[in-house]
Amino acid sequence: MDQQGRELVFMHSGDFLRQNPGVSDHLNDSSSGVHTQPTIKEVDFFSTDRNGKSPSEHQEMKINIGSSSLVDSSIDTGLNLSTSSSGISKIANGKEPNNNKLSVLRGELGRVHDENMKLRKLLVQTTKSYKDLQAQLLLVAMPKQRQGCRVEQKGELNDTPTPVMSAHHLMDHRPSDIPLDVNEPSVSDDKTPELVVCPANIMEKKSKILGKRASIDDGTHQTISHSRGSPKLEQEKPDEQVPGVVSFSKARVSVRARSEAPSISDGCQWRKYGQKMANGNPCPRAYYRCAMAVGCPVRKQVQRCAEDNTILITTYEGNHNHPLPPPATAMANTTSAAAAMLLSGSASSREGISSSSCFYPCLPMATLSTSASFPTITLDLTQGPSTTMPFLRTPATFPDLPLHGCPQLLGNPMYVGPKLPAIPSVQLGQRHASVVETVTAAIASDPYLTAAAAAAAISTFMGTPRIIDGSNNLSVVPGLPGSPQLPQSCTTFSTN
DNA sequence: CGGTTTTGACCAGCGC
DNA sequence: GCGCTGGTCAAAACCG
Repeated sequence: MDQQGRELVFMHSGDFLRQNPGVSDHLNDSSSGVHTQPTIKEVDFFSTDRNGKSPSEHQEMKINIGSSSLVDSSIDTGLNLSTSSSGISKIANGKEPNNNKLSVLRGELGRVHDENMKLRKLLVQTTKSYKDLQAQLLLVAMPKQRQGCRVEQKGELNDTPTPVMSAHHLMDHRPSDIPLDVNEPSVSDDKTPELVVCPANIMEKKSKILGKRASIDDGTHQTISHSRGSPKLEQEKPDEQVPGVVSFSKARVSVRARSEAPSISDGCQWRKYGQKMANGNPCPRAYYRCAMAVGCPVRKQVQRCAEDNTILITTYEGNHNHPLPPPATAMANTTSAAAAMLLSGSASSREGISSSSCFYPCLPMATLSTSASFPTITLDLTQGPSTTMPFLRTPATFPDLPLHGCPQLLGNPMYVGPKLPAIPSVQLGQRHASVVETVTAAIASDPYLTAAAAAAAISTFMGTPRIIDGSNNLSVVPGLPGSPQLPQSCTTFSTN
């Protein structure tokens, strides 16, 4: 408002200066009135009333106009600045030209500043609109199903899960003592937080609380319990954490995916270090650790579901202490957020959450299981996209497809692995694949979807009020995959 | 030959 | 205390 006023005044004055080159001539012509005319000229710059202003009034106007402080008209800036109003510069015998220049520059500064502000607002507006559209697209694609689960969730969580919610608010449902590192844009935009995971001490603090708390066993999930670990590992993990990276050693993210392939791959390299026959499961459980960096503590367990051998259950644990390829980064961010919120945000609410499946009505894959000694969030991708994610429907899906091979599923070109070339779409079309892998790939390839999945996963066990965004916005802005903003924490999604 | 996988042994926590 | 189970280690085997 004030700036606008200044701008208007300036424009007026500028136009005056530019479009009235004869002013100075006029001033020069009136040689006898040199001392008064310049003062009047200032009035002309900043007031529509160009007549009858006293010098004191002029000074007061300068106070109002000045962007920062009083500017004494007697100050000689010492700058031999020239302006577009060449006529004014011709007045060489006094302080008034400097005043004029100063005023002009000041006005110009104000105008530029105002333009800058306008552009910023425009940029923010545009960004927000883009995100809103993206969120709406996601929400439109989400199923309107799982009413039963919704009812069940109502009862269990004692609040009303809302399919349309602000993930930002969701993310804010954390204990107040836990800072969530949100990279705010320079211009405040409360709808565009980035999913940046909170510091490590939080996780450790929360995991201590939650570690022994989770004791309910529903017996319905194949989430792998982590009742204990190698003492050696437990000791070395803190040292292996990248500073500022959340320690998710107590949190696990399990992915259930229907796949005929022995495992799934995401560009992360894994080395098998063990295999065991799990109790009650004819299929052995394989143990992998991340081989992308020496000493990386991330591990994963792969096991087929005992009830359905086509379901592959992959459980991830630990934090990467090295950069990840973009495909791995996407899911790492997702699972990091999920694990972070699992550990950090649910302390006050998880008592009210049953250990059994409680699906988020929009995204079907989020399940919390407290059957393990440590909280495990399961992303169930076995539902298939045909009903849950109709927009992911593709004519052909691709088995054994590395996740970075299908960025085109959502038209997202971001995830093209540095090592593995993108698979030509024709070639892809010739391959058959499970629906799950398509969904999996889509999730991993779309940073927004990963964030949404994380949000869904988080919301599954966040027994906090959902805040409905009237604009149907799922206001989550994930960290850009591949961007270095996140020391990769926790998990990666792998489909080898 | 170096890296990976396999596989039996070992360790630790938990339940009875 | 003992057995069970999950998880890890490490040597041997395997592979490119």
